[in-house]
Amino acid sequence: MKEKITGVSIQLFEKQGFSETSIQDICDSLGVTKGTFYYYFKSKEALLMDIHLRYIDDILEHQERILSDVNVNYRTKLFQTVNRLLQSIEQQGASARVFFREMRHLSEERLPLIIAKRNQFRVNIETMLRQGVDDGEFRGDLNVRIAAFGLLGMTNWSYQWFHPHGELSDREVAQIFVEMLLRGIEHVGADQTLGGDFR
Amino acid sequence: MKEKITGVSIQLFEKQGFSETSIQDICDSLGVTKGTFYYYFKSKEALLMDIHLRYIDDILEHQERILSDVNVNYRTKLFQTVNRLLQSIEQQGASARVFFREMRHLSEERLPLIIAKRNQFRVNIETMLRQGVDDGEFRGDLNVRIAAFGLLGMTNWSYQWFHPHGELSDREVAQIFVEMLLRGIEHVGADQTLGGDFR
Amino acid sequence: MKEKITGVSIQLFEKQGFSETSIQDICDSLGVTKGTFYYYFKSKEALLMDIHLRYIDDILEHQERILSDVNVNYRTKLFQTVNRLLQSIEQQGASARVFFREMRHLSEERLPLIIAKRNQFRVNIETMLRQGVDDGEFRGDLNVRIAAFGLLGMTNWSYQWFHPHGELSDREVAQIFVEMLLRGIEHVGADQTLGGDFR
Amino acid sequence: MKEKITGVSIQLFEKQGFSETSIQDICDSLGVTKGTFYYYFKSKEALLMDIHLRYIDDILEHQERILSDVNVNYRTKLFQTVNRLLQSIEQQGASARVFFREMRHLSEERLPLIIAKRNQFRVNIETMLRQGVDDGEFRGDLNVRIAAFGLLGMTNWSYQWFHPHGELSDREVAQIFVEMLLRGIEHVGADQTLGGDFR
DNA sequence: TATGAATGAGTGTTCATTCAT
DNA sequence: CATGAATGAACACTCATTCAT
Repeated sequence: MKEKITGVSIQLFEKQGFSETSIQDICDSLGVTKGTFYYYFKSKEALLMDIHLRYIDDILEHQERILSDVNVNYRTKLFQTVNRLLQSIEQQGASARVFFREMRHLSEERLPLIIAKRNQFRVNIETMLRQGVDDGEFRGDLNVRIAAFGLLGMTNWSYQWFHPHGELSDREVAQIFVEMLLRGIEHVGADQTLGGDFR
Repeated sequence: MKEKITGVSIQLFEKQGFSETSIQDICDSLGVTKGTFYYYFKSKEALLMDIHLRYIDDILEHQERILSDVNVNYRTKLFQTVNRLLQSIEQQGASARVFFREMRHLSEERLPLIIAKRNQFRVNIETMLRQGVDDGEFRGDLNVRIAAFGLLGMTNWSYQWFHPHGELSDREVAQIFVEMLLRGIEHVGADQTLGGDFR
Repeated sequence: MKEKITGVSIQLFEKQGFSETSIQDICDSLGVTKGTFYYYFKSKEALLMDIHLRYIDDILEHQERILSDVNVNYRTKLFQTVNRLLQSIEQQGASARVFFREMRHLSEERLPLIIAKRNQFRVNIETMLRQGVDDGEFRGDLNVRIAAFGLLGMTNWSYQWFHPHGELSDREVAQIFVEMLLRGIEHVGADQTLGGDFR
Repeated sequence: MKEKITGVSIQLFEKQGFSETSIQDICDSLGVTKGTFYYYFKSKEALLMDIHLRYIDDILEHQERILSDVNVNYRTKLFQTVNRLLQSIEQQGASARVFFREMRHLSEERLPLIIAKRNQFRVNIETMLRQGVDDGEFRGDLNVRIAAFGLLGMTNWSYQWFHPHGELSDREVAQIFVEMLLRGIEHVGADQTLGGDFR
């Protein structure tokens, strides 16, 4: 039941927005009464927190897996990271949109935890970029902080325009994005042709 | 008075969100009564539309000016475009954030106009990129559509983290972004060192 | 101007009701501002009072003329009264409907005057009936009070269904009504066939 | 509770009018909060519709019973119909007045149903008159449509002046009205003395 | 587990009216 | 004569939340 509530809530929050979705809407969608809702969730905001945690924990977990894989180089890690984000937008688009749009409705007690995890995600990317620089895969003068922001911007923004069943797949968009990024952040003099390794 | 209402509304909408800001909040901030608000605006949403139009019309106008300037090359236009967007986030950050976050609260009658103008902005960037490709400044195999989305993502996303009085100025961030972008989209074989022309 | 305000107000009050018509509606219809309205009328209710007075004074005046005409018998007076009422519904239908429906919105200070005039109208009918009884035209056992109410009911109610351009004219409906009434209230033994005198 | 809300609403709507009665008035009368009201009724107008349906369904049901009774003649049916209407004004005067006065506040979606039922009531009376004509109880040249309107006007209008505890009872008024009507619509030559059957 | 009745504070909006200009 | 800015009280309605059952 808790799963079902979370599921329809994500759909409704995405379609109508958090503030515009009432507990009644959620209950109507499930054919239960409001008492039931409050049996499973302490408040509307607690439900929102749940949704946020699910999403960020999931992508953080994937990210850690990518970063700790010693068998791939940093260019590949970069691709995998971007690809994973786009994939999550394709596969759990509603969750992603709720995550990006409704964070602000979390209370002051709960928000910091989400922000911390979100920062963790960004810091992990910075770390990846810095290690890539140290390994000679990325340009030595790279401002990794700004570069990380740029990468996240390109990728996260796609939830505003990317349609799962559009002209290009998530993988194709990821490849184009990474090509754009790499030609700039790759160390000059390194092999400029994109290797086929992560295609 | 209309200006004053718009002004405080932007501040409040940014801080608390559109749905979370009541007409009463706005009126209290100004020391007027709700009747006064409704003398100047037909509805809360009409006010939001006003804010949106002001913002998008302003940046569209700047963009047109940049694009139609025949004295600068496309790399420079690119820099100017990115710089202008970041500048607008620095100088009218609240408006920008309201624009990006609250668009969804526009009614179905009003939303299409804003979306059309927003698309116009993106299409203008695509056009600029395409002409840069034709002129040999940008890579011939550039997917201008995706590139435009990427550029907009990098830039627009900055409203989430960019602080006007932070470590780097808008101009510096713009330079870093454009460098990142250019090394990828510049025609291979062209002068890879960034010209000083737009510094 | 005062005439124009009264005119459009009658139309609007009839179409939308008094409570549902705002001063703004009235002003919009005339292309003037609310200040103008309050220059000519002390309040919305004062306007309503004006409309009521115009209507009731007009029909009272006609009634007095009918009743004081010594050249016609009481059956004819009866017909003329009914006919006049139906005529007023045909010709000033909007005023009539406003009169019947919106009286309740008059204030406690103003209402008694209208009620007094309205009662006067009914009492005049009672008087006419009583004199007709005394003259032997109407049945001796007639309850003139109830009969007057019945007559007024039949006639006034027609504002709910009578359409000026319908199958029957006001005159034809009046004839049918008076025939219905007369066959009952005429003195038994009097000539039962309707005389052509008031056709 | 729904009954209680309906009950006090009828009283308030009658005394002050629909538009002039606020939900707060209703709630104050019952010592409950507005939330409670909206738990039972979707809107103020839905409550009004409820009141209308109760009233018209009740009198329609009584009418059908009168019309389908094969043991009484049409003159008696006529008396019973008029008597029942006056009775309903005596016993449920408030409902009756709300019904006649506030119908206009029903929405365009709901109004047609009430109008249809109201027309049904009138058509039933026309049918009764027509059958009475065919049976030779009423005059052959009777315009049943106009006669029905006249009958309804006489009777319905009484809600404007009839007071339950006045000089005459509903039954007495009904007898006077029916006598007035019958002497006109009875077939000439039929027994002119009113039978005692419905006295 | 789940219901359904009730709360109470809050929302956007309307509107008759006033008044300085 | 007429305007236009401003008021302030009221209104219908919503909604997250509680709680006895």
